[in-house]
Amino acid sequence: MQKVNLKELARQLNLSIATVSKALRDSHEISSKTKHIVLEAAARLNYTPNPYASSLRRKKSKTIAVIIPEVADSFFSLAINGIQSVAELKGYHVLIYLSHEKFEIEQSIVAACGSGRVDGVLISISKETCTNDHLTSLQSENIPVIFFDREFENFNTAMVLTNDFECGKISAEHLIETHCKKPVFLSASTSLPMCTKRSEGFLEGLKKTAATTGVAEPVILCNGSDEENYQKIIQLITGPDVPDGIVASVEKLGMQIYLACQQTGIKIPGQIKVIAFSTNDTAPILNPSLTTITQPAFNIGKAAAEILFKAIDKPNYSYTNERLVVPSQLVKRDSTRL
Amino acid sequence: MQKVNLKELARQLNLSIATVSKALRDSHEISSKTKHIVLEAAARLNYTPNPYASSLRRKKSKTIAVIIPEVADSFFSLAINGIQSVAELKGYHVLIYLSHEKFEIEQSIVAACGSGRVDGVLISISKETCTNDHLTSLQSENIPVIFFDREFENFNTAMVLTNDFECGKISAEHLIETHCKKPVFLSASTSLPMCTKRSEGFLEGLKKTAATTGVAEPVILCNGSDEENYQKIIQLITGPDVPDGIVASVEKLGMQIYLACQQTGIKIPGQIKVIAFSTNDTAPILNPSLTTITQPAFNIGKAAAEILFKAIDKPNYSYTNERLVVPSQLVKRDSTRL
DNA sequence: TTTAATTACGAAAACGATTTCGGGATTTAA
DNA sequence: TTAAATCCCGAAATCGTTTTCGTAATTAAA
Repeated sequence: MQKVNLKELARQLNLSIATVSKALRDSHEISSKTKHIVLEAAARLNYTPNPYASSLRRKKSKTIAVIIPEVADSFFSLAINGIQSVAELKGYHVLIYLSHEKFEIEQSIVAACGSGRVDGVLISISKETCTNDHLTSLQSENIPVIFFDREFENFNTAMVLTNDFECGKISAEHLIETHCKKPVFLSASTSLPMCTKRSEGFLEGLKKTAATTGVAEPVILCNGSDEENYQKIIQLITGPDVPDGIVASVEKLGMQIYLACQQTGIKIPGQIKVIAFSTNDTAPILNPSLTTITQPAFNIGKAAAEILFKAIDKPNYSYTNERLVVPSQLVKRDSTRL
Repeated sequence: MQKVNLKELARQLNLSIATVSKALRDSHEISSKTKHIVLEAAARLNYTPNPYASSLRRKKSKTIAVIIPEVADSFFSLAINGIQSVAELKGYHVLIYLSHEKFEIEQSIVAACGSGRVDGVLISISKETCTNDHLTSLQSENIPVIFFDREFENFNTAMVLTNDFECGKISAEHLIETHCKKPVFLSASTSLPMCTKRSEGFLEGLKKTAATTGVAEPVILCNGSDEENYQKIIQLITGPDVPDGIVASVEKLGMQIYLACQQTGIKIPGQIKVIAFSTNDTAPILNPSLTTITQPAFNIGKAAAEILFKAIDKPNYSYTNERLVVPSQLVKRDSTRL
């Protein structure tokens, strides 16, 4: 079977290309009798319009881009599901790009999104991102750019986040509740607002009580490779100033804390209590079950996509001021049991 | 900043569109002096070619589609990473589609891949898929279709799988080794060769020993909703014919076994030993750590993509006979400890 | 010096769809 | 019966690139 296009379809029907095209788009200019004939033939010959010819002419790609640092994290898997669920409804196609936390890669991805490849972009910026020129240039092409989970400060556009600061605070308070005297926070980055807000919230939570006799430096940066972070954690929990409570700002650090404690024989929650920002559904069956700050990953993705499509559908709609905060939940489990 | 296209670029340079286009593609027809001038102007004016105009003319989309049942599973997350890693190198774009295990959705996705939208397709078929007409029609358009992880039998194309039968057998043997007398296998589907091969391998493994005094029906079908499967597992482990070893054919069933045992107070591995086909990196820190058959998800995705690009790059290359089996590994942990 | 080959560029025809515009045929209003 | 409105349809321009082909100018060969 070779390609059957409009021309071929028109030839077989003894109609003009214009008529066939209009019939397929259900134009009022075409009689319903002709429409029926055309639709029947199109189905019979298995006609599928060439999407790129259509995109070229209509200046609509029916495609959005999702740019994320990695897909390995369960947060982004769920977020993709949420995004897909609304893209499906809209009949849109979804391009996935991974920046691998590299700014240069992110830049070239964003550049490739221009010139009509996509009608809109959902992005969770990389750790390295320190300027927004690439995003500005997209917006000046009238391609809406929306942040989810990780925003870039000082760039004015819509974003869907979770209540990071508050959750950081809650995590500190929960550790104090469970009698921790020396809680620490493992931050994955000093540049991502998502992370800094969590750690600032954590510090705020500590401040509130008089229990801050704690360790010298309650916020510890773990932004190296997996191996480096793991070693850092090992040193932390075997060092002179051992914390009795740890908050992992991202899922992976939580796993590494568990591995490190397993490796060194340190007991959770007996010697150290652990909380992790995580959406991993194995949390309840970990050893011990893990207390988490669970982000609404699916809903964050879904909400971001919904705003994006509002912006796409009505170009004069001023979407850039939308700020949506979908709250996370503290789920207490055995890793912070008294 | 408005769209700058070839015409505008040519106008500003006092050159023809043809010359500019050829200069940008480094054609030998253009003097190096002119090339320099053109490249400089293109960079300065931030020219990005319209990808769809280019695709239309060249009949190459520089895009592939990845069709999977869900992205929630950690297997597919890793596989996507593997696929992306080679797509990146090739300068290709990746469209992700989810079939949600529904045949109808899969059909419409595959249809949308035709007519030049993508240059090739990587697919892990849905549980419901029982015919291959949609795939055949893609192939007849000369769009290569390659299976990864889940193939459709009787459809002749390249595929990258793992050694499912053998791993099923290994799982049975390992349970027997650990003195299980009544091992069972939880199958997620009766239609997916991936699943049936695992369960057949399991039965084969049981046959080999004289220890098959086991339960009446060693293969139990869990192809309902999450909730239904969970109830089925609860019934199984609290029923009259309690197994002393369970193999979960997919990751999610493994989690549900853990949850069910936690719920009912049944001890792993004391009362029941558990093995799961899983790539979840929390396996070592579960309660107890989980013995897994770990699939090389990243490499399966990567290998499938590599074959796909071979097929795309040389259209006369007969890719359909490629069969690659990347073996999984049994990783023994506490859930099958004696 | 004449002829042939090479170089460097432009005009124009694709690619496959959409859309504007115009006009013949038919129906309704005057 | 004539004029106006309505209904259907087709010709052709267009979207932005790529590519074939033709040709003037330059260089090499005879």
